[in-house]
Amino acid sequence: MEQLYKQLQLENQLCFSIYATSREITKVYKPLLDKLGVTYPQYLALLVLWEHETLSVKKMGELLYLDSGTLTPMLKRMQDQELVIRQRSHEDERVVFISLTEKGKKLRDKACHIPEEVFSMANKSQGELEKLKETLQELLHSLHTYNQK
Amino acid sequence: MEQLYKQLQLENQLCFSIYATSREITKVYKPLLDKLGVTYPQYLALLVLWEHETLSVKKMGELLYLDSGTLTPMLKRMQDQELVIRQRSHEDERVVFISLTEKGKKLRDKACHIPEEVFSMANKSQGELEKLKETLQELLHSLHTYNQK
DNA sequence: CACTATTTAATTGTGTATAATTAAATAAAA
DNA sequence: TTTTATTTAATTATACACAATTAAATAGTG
Repeated sequence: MEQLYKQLQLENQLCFSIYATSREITKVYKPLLDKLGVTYPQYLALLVLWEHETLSVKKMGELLYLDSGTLTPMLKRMQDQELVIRQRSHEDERVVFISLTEKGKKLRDKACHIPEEVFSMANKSQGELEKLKETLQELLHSLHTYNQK
Repeated sequence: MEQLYKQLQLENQLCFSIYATSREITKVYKPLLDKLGVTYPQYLALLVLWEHETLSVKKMGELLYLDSGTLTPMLKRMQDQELVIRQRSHEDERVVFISLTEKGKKLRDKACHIPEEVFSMANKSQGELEKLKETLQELLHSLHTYNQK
């Protein structure tokens, strides 16, 4: 039983370190993203839009691992800020396509230097962070596959 | 500019992989924690209470990297479920101590096997996950130190 | 002692997250 | 072709997160 209790110690919990690190990262981004007027999840939506130009809510959800309950209200707020346009597909009325406005496209150049600014706060080498990213992507894939079933 | 755009690709973002993995982990815990009737953040609060028996809201916030805006309502819900007791300190009326009820203490034995169940879904060796945890704890420390300033 | 600064929770307001349900549209099957 | 199943967003309800403010209590200073 002692051994089992030991695994319940916060210090020993990988899951907690991921959870806490994720939130600290959001805080690091905050002042940088305030300059663009967006939140961290909104910034992630912009990342995929800068890459794909136009995509459905479903596709965005698959890329960001978020569902419509999160995306719909968030994208409506972004539409209110004139960053994106939401329009239903003519071929399939169930589908809503999201695309960037000119204002949304322009933000890309202002966001360009954010990755390196965040990197500088990590106190880790490029290689170590690259390795960390790869390990996490593998873990993410395993967990997501499991959660789908 | 192309190089800078490349760093804005979702695929290249360590931060996103942490953010997405954190949420997938919460989903893995969900069915396990449903049996105990708690959420993942509530489970984290229980972890520190199982270790410390009694502690202030401030101390819990320091351990979990959460502030009173999150903890106060969450701990009130846990009190409604009769998992914890909230009582103001007599020495310093600003301080609220949180302690476990008998029901809260008993949950520990039901939670004992959760860590290994979650571990089994990761498809990674014990050593690799241990290394990952250490790297993340270092990163967490760097980011938290930065965010405090 | 009076005054100021600090500490600690609670509150408020905004923005995610997610499960569960609903509703509309399309596709597939009998 | 009617029925049934599936797909896709939106909606609803609950629970975090966190910045900013408030309020109460304590500690520190002259």
